[in-house]
Amino acid sequence: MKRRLITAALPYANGFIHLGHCAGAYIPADMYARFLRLNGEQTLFVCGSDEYGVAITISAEAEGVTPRDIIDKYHFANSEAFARLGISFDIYSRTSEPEHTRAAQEFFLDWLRKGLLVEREEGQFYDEVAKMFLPDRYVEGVCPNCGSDKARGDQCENCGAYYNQIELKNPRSKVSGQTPVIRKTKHWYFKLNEFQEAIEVYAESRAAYWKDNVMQQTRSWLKQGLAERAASRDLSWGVPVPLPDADGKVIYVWFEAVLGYISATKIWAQNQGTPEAWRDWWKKSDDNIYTAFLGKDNIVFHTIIFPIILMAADDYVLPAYVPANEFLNFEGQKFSKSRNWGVYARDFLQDFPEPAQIDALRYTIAANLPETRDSDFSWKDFQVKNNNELAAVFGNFVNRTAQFLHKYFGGAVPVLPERFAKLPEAWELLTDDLKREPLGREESRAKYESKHLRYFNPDEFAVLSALEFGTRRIAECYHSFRLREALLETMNVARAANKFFNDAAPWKTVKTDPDQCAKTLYVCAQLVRSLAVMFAPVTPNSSAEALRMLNTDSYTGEPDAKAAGVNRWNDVLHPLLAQGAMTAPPKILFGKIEDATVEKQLSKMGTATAAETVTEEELLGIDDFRKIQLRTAKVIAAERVPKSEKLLKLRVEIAGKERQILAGIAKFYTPEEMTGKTVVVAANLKPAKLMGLESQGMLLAANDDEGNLALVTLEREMPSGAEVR
RNA sequence: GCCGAAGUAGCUCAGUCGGUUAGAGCAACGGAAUCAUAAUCCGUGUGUCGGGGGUUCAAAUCCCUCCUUCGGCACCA
Repeated sequence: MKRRLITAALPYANGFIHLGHCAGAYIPADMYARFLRLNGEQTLFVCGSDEYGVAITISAEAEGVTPRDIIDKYHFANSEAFARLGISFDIYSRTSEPEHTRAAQEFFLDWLRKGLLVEREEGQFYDEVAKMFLPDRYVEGVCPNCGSDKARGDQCENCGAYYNQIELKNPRSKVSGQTPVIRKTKHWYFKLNEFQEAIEVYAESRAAYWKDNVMQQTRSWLKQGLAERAASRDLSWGVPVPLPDADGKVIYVWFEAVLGYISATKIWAQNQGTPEAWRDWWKKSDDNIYTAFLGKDNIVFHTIIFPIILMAADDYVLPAYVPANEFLNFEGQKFSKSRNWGVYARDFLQDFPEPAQIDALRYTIAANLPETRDSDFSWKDFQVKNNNELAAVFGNFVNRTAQFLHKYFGGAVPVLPERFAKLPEAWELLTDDLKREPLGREESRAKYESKHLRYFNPDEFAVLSALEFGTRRIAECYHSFRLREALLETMNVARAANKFFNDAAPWKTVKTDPDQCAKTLYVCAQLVRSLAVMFAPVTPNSSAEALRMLNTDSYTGEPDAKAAGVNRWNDVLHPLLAQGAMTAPPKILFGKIEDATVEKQLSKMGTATAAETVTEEELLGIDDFRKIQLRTAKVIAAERVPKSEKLLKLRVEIAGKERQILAGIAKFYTPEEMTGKTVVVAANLKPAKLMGLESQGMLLAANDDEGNLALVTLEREMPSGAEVR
C-alpha cells in the first residue's frame, strides 16, 4: 500500500499566521490530507514551527525578552489557531525540540564526512563589548560608495549599493554602539554546485507534474548555476554546529529548517511508541510518495535545496509533488503587517468561533485558492459564499431532507415498501455499470438508462449518475491538486441533489403515492450522507454534524490509524444508511452572515493604531523637540523632478534666504499650485541627496494609511521664516 | 523611470503549446414550485476576450506597439 507523506511549509515563529498562509499551504494541504485519509490511504501530515534565525533574536531584543519567549508565544498561538481551523496535522512540532537539534547535527556531520562541506575563513565585524559577531542588520556605518552615514550591513539605504560588510567605513555596532573590530571567522560552505546536474535531472523528470510557476522558478535558479553556500552562521540562536572548534556557530536556516519535517516525523514516531517508524515515510521506496505544500516564496527550497539535502543523505524520498500556491490578497490589496492590512487567523477565530463559521472560512478560501495567480479574499465574498452556496445549497439540502423525514417519517430513514424492496441491490448494479463509463461524456449514461428504469425513475437515475460521475471527477481533481475545481464539483453534486428533491416533489407524492415518497426520501437520506463525506475535506465540522444527525460514522478525515484501508470515499456511492434507522432532530448547518457583520469586519481593515507603536522610551523631552527648527517658508518656484514619480523640486524663501527642498508630494500637488504657498519646513536638517539633487530641509505634510497626503499650511498669513513650535 | 505579473460577462475567475457557435460560479431578469434558513429548480448572456497593427486559411491564444491596473525597486529629509 502506498504511503503518502504530506508536509506544509513550517511557519516562522516570529509572527501570527494570517489567512494568506492558510490559503498558500495549510488549507490545501489539509484538504488533500483529509481526502486521502477518507480514501483509506496511509497518510502522514507533518508540520511545525520554524524557530531559529536572526529575526527572532531581533524581535526578542526589541521586546526585551528572550528568544525562547518569542518562539513560545508564536508557536503556541499558531499551533492553537491551526487546531481550531481544523488543520489535521498528524504532528505539529517545533524546531527547538532536542530531537530536531540531534537530527540537524547528524545531517551536518554526515555532509562533513562525505566531503560536502568546505571550511573557509573570512573577516567579519566583531563586537568586543557584546562579545558577538555582527550580522548585517546589526552594523551601520558610512557607505563606501556614496558616503551616506546611514548605511548598514551589506547594503546602503541611500544609494542602494551592495558590498561586503567589512568595506563599511566607520562601522558601529547596533548592539553596543561601539566600533567593532574585524575578526577572522570560520564557516562551512555547502557544495550545492556538485548537485547541479542531479537536480536538473530530477526537476525535469517532474516537469509533467509540477506547475509552470514551480518549474520556471526552479529552472531559472538552475540556469544561474548552483554555487557554494555558507551552511553556518555566527549566531547564538540556532542549532549549534556539532564540532569541537565551533563555539558560537549555528547551522544556517537554509540547511536546518527544512529538516524540521524529518525531526517532526521522528517525534511523531516516538509518540506512537515506534521510534523507527519515521523511516517508513522518509526512506526511498516505490510506495512512498512525498508531497510538499507551500507558498510561492518557498519554491526553490523544496525543489532544489531540500532535494539536495535529501540526495546527499542517500535513500530519502524526494518531493514528488510541490503544489505551490501564489499569494492571497485582502480586499484587493496585498497583505501588509505594518498597515494592518489582512486578516489574522486568531482575529478571525475570535470573531467567528462557531465550527460552521470556521467551515465557511475554509470553504471561501478553498473556493478562491491562488492556484494559478494571486487571488483575493473579501468579506463580502465570505458572506456570499456562506449564504448563497454553503447555506443555500448544501445546508439547505440537508435541512429540507431532515425536516421532511421528521415531518412525515417519524425521523427515520424510510423503510422501502414492498414494490421497491430490491432498491439497494439495484443501486449497486447501477453504480457498477456507471463506473465503467468514461468521465465527461454525459451521453454515455443513456445506454444504461433504459436498463435501469425498471428500478429507478429518470430523476433517480439522473441524481445517482451525477453522484457517481461527480465522485470520480472530484477524486481526479484532488489527485491532480486542482482543489478549487474539486470544490466546485462537490457543490455541483449538492445542486443535483436539490434538483432531485425538486423534481421528485415528495411533498406531492406523500399524498398521491406514499410508496414513491418513501423511495425518494430513502434516496435523499443516503445523499445527505454522501454529501457530508464529500464535503468533509473542506467543511469537516459541518460534515461531522450532518453525519451525527444521521447517527452514523462521523469520521471526516482526521489522523486515525484505524482509518487506513477503509475507503469511505468509495462508500459515498452506496446506500449505507439502514432502513428504519433513526435520525436526530434537524439542526441548521450554516447560519446566515449578516451585512452588519461584514461591515464591521471591513471597518477593522487597515486601522493600525499608530499610537500603539509609540512606546514609552520613545517619548522625547522638550529639549529634544527644540532641536528641530520648524520655520515657515514661501514657495517661490516649483517644478517636477524628471524621472521621479513623487518628487517636486521646490525653491523656497525663509527669512530672505533661498534654499532648495525636494518633497515627495508630486502625486498630490502640481508645481503651479505649490508656487506662492506658505508651508512649514524643518530647517536644520542635514542636506540629503535625492535623485541626484540636494534637499536642504523637509516639508511637513500629513499622511494617512492609504498614502494620501496633505500639506501643513498656515491658518493666517505670516511672514516667511517665522518659527513654528 | 526600471523590473515583474496581469487585463476574458455586472462580480470572482477558467480557457491561452492557434482550429468547430468563448465557459463556470455568484449577481440580475423571467418562470415553476412551496418540503426547506424567501432557502430550491428551470430558462435568459449582441462579452469590441484592454486599444491598435502584424503573422496565418484560421488568434482570446503567436509577434510588435500603445493604454490601464497591481506588485517590487528607485523615490517619498
